[in-house]
Amino acid sequence: MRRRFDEENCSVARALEALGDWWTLLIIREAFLGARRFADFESALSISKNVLTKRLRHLVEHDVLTTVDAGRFGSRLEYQLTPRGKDLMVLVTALRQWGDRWVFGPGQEPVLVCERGSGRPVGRLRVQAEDGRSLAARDLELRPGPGADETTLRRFEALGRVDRRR
Amino acid sequence: MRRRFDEENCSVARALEALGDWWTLLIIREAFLGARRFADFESALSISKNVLTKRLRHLVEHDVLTTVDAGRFGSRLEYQLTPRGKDLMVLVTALRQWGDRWVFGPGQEPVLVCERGSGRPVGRLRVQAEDGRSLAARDLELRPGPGADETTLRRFEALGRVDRRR
DNA sequence: ACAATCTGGTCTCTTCATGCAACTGTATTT
DNA sequence: AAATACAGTTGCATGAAGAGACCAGATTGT
Repeated sequence: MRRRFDEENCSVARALEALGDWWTLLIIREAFLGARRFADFESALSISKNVLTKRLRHLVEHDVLTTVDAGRFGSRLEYQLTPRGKDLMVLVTALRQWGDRWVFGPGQEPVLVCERGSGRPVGRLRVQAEDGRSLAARDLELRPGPGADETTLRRFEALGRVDRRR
Repeated sequence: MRRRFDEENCSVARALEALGDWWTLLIIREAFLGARRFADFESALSISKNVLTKRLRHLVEHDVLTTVDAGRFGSRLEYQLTPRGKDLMVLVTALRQWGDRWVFGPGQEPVLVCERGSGRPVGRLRVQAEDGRSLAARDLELRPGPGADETTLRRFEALGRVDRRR
């Protein structure tokens, strides 16, 4: 059985758990592109129906999508992004920009994220300090937060000893 | 068989392909936390050895990690993030912040991404215009880029017609 | 009115990935 | 020299994923 991350005291793991699996982010990508109906997702992704059914249900359960009746009798559903789902735009953009940089390369981007008004591509996502300064990976460190549990704290302790070893 | 995205003309799909699967991002999370050896990852993730072996190999093949001989005869390996791997910090942070916001909630974060010097948590990742203005999801649109292929272009055309239907 | 088609699934079957546990061959430590 | 750590490999049982057929209700075309 696939390992579940339901109980882990880690936002990364829990976010992954909510998203479900690889397909899911592509479904969300399609939702951002404008897909709303079952058939939209199906044709865009060439995904089999049973898997799509399961994924959509998973996303609805995790409040990333909601269903809205589009036909008068409920046989036409529309799937829409919830606020929680829309907030994944940053994540999808991060993924897209990484692929742009390292797979396709500058000037070869298949799709650009643009500002609606001007049509100009958005800037590169950066990790910034509160005051707006950009921070590189080497300027960052991870620390236990207010919600850290025993296990997490012990992990950080162990890291302090990490350089003892050869 | 799991679907492969090797040939897709989409940075999101290709990035997902390079990463491999869910485990992989947790491996990368551990690498950012300081894990370097096989046993580090194994104990932190409680992952089975054969799967870990496969994932690490996948990441090395996709140039996210490299191996460095730590023992004199190559039996002690260290896995290190390549530049390409370090550039995933934004992605991991996006995922972590999403989980912080929607799973744990403010004040309950298990782990914080902080600036090394000040120890203060970094700001929230935002999609920004070139000039630095923050953009919300509704201010964004996707457009075909210079690397768009026929299929991608046709997808965007179809989107123009999307509102015709009921 | 009636057939054809669309929509959003469910069901079955096969294949593959996962997790577990045992085993292996070097290194290092004592 | 023996024990233990390291970084895997191998074999096996199980469950999940994917392909494709099938289906009921709604809608559309003629």
